[in-house]
Amino acid sequence: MNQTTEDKIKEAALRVFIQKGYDRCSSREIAREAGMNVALVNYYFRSKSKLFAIIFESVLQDFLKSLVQVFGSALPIREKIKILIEREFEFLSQHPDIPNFVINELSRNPEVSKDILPTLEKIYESGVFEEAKKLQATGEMRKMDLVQVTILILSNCQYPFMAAPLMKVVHGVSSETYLHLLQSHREHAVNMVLGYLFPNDNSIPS
Amino acid sequence: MNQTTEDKIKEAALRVFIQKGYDRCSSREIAREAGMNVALVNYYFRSKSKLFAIIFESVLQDFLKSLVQVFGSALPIREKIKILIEREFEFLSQHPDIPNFVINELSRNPEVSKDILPTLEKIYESGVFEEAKKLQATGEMRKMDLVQVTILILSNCQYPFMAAPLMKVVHGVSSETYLHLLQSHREHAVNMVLGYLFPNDNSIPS
DNA sequence: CTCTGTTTTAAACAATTGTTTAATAAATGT
DNA sequence: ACATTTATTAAACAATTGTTTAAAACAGAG
Repeated sequence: MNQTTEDKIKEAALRVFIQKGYDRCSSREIAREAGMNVALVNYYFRSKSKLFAIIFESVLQDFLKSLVQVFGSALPIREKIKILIEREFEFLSQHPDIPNFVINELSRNPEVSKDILPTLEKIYESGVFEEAKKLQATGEMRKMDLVQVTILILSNCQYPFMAAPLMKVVHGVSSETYLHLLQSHREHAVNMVLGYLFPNDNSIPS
Repeated sequence: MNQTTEDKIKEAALRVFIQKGYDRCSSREIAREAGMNVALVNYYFRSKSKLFAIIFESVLQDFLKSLVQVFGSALPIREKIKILIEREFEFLSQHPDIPNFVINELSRNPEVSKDILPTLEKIYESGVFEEAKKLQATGEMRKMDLVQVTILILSNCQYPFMAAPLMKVVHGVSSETYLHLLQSHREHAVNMVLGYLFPNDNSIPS
C-alpha cells in the first residue's frame, strides 16, 4: 500500500477504463475508485483524455508483448506460432476484456501514440516474415498473405474471449462453464491453425 | 422517401447506434441525423433506451438470421457450415461493425429481449446438433463440444472484420487493402474449419 | 370556416459531464 | 520557528445529457 497518489489514480483508471471504456466512465468515477477527490485526477494528469492516453498506451504495449517476444525468439516458426497461441490464451484468461477494449478505443480514435512504433518494428526486425516467406517458397508452409496468417492466429485466440457475452446468450451457458470450455479450446486452436498453415506436417494429431 | 417520421427516426437511430454505440451518442444526434427535433424521439419512442431496445432487438435478429436459416436447411452438415461461413462473410462485408456493436451492448447489458428466444430455439429444433453428434459418433466429424464448434466457426468469420482497426495499426495497411484481404480470407476460413472438423474428408484442397 | 386531435417545435428542467478556482492542509527547506 | 512549495479539498464553471412542458403548426371531419 506504499504507493503514490499518482499510481493509485493510474491503477483505478486502468480498472475503470478497461471495464467500461473511455466514454462510459467519468472522471469522478475514477477518483472514487481511487478513493480521492476529482480534482486530483486533473492535478496529476491535466485531463481525462491525457490520463487515458497514458493508460491506453501501456495496455497496448502489454497486449502486443507476446507477439513481440515470441516472434523475436530463436525458435522455428512452427514453435513460435504454437507458443504464441498458448501465451495468448494464458494472457486472455487473465485479461479477457482487453481485446474488446483495445479494438473499441482504436475504432473511436485510430491515431495511436508513436511510442508504439518501436514495439511494432521489433516484430518486423525479428525476421519472422522473411522466415515465413522462405518456408512458403519451399512448400513447407501454406502460401498465403502474412497479414492473413496473423488474422488466422489471432481470430482463434481473441474471439473466443471477446464473444463470451454473445455465446452465453446463444448457447445459454454460464460464465463458469464458458471459461472452462475456453481452456480446452486452446489445443483446438493450436492444432487447427498449425494443421492448416503446415499441411504436410504429420506431427499434428488429426 | 415516402416514409413516416417514426421510420426516419428508426433509420437514423440504427445508423448512429451501430456506428457509435448506445453511450457514445445523444438523443439530439439521432434527431439531427433524422433531420428533426429532439422531442420527437421521445414522442414516438418514450425514451432513448426504449428506442435502443427496439433497434438492438432487430439488429440481433438480423445478426442471427444466417445461423437460423442455414442450420434449418436440409443440407448435409458439411455444406451447412460451408454456406454459413460464406454467408457470414457476405453479411459482414456489408455490416462490418455489427459484431462489435452486438458484443459491446450485450456486455453492457446482458439481459436480452425474450423476443429473441424463439429465434434461438429454431436453431435447436433444426436438429443440427443431433446430426453433428451422430457424425461425431461415426468418427466422420471431429469429437468436440458443439459450443466450441460454434466458436471455431464464428471466430474465423467475425474476428477478421472486428479487428480491422487493430490490424491496420499492427500491419500499417489501409482500409481498402484490408477489406480486399478479407475477401480472399473467406476461402481460407472455409477450408481450415472444414478441414479441421472433418479430418478424413479429402475434398478439401491441402 | 371551425373544431378536434395529432404532429412538431422551441424552451426549459434537473442531473451529470470535464475542468478550473480558490482556499486549506501537508510537506519541505531554511 | 517560519516561509514556501506541494498536495488535497470543496465549490463552482459552462457545456451537454435525457426528458418534459407548453405552445404552435398541421391535419381531417363536421
